[in-house]
Amino acid sequence: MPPSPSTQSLFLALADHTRRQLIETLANEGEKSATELAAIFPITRQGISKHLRILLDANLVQVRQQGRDKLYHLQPEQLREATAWINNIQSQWDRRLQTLSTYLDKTNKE
Amino acid sequence: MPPSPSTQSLFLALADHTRRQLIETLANEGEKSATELAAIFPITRQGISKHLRILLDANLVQVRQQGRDKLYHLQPEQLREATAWINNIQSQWDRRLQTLSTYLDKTNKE
DNA sequence: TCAATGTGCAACCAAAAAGTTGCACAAAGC
DNA sequence: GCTTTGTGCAACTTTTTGGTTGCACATTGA
Repeated sequence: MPPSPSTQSLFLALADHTRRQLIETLANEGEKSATELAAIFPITRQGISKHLRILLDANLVQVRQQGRDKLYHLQPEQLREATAWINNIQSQWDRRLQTLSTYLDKTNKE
Repeated sequence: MPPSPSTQSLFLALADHTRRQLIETLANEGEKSATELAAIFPITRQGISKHLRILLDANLVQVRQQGRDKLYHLQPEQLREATAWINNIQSQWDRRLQTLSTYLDKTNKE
């Protein structure tokens, strides 16, 4: 399997607690600017902006220009990439258990 | 919502490409020791051990003592925590869209 | 016009992460 | 017994990350 840059940037984006909180906030409250978010969170606007950049790179948020400020909103479709990876792991695991159990059945019978 | 250390350690564990590959390998091939894994991966055994420690902390793998060596195997249940978080985000998002559309309907009628 | 306000960019800092080497120790196998 | 092999721990290096401050620039509104 190729290293899949989108999977990498996605899981990397989800790895930080502040970014997950940003995602939760945007999921609940819709569009917000970096300055608005900075008022809610205990870090500076520039810190928020850095996180938003990472979320943008992971295609987890989109941005819209509104006059002089930029409004960020969630784009949750990309989260399916994470669940797809997890589901893939789980199916591989299940398949392996299945193979193992049929092997044990076979050797028990012989 | 509390910061939930398990969620943090889980997403942190999934954020690294090498660790995701370790998970894939264990899902496919079952039990492996750190030395066996180091033979497959381009890093040293100690590097592998560090990653396995992180996966243990996240409850994504378990370890079993077999004579002098330790065999690591996947424990995929914890992955549900990640999908649960994602599903929660998506339902919040859907609920918000729902609220928004009923609001728009209402204001259109008035 | 000009003061507020929102933004981006760059430099910087401290802490964490990924990986290494080196060493000590335990268990197998000859 | 002794050599081999697998392990853990500690120290170290380099890179990345999360966050800051400072500054320049654009847009808004009185």
